[in-house]
Amino acid sequence: MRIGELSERTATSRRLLRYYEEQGLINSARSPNGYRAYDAKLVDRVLQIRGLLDAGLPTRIIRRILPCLDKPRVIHFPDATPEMLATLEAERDRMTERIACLIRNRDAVAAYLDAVRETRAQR
Amino acid sequence: MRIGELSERTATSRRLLRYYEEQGLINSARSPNGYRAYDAKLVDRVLQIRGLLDAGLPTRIIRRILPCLDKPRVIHFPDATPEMLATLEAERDRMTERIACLIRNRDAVAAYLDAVRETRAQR
DNA sequence: TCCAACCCTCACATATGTGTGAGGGTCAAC
DNA sequence: GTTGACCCTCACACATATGTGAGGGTTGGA
Repeated sequence: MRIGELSERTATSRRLLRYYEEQGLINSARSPNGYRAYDAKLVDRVLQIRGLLDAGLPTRIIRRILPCLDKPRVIHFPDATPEMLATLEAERDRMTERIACLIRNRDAVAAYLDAVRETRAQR
Repeated sequence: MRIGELSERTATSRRLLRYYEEQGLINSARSPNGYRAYDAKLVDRVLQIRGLLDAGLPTRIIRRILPCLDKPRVIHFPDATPEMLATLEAERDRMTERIACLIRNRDAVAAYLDAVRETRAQR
């Protein structure tokens, strides 16, 4: 798959796909003519990246956690340093905090909307 | 409370507190000498703002949802336009998506860490 | 053969959240 | 009355994720 197709299938600009590659989030083979060639698996990977970026994680962090997300499960860092593991644990905890924050606020927005509808229904 | 105290109590730079005010996320009274005077409630509000920013919401959106988060619950937009309600619903749904994405990835990271620990325990 | 639709690299531009510092008031304690 | 710790308003700087476009190759079909 070339960049145009991956771009369409992920609703991501070509520019960004090249940027993600530059940031080490995805990689591509090159055809003899220099065109990038992508594996079909990259579609999911790119969507995952976009989701994480949208959730506020910077590429630096995403790069670190992506190797944990592969299926089938493979241990990529059998000899990961304690620092690496600590980083991942910290990131996991930060994600948990984000989740809690988002749930709290999403529920409040939802409750607000419900209350507004309630008010209107009574009139 | 002046800006220095709010800054300390929220671990947020003075610069950012002024920025949030400029963006319409918080407001302050002014002492006769021109110093900003903050209500104690602003501590929670600022922490909420930081959490949402960290979760990837831009100030433009945060500004819209903050009025929904007040306690005790008050309907601020009893005559909110349908557009406003649609915006809030869309934001609520985007937050739900973010939550799902974060949970998925957090769980994958957690599972990975567990697997690494498992591997090490066996040696 | 030529055109359209791809692809490449490179570079400059923009928005957003932040940092930093200059230049200058206020005020309480010494 | 001076000093130090606050506060103010600019304004410029920076990182990150993104857009845009120039200048130029590749390729397949009319």
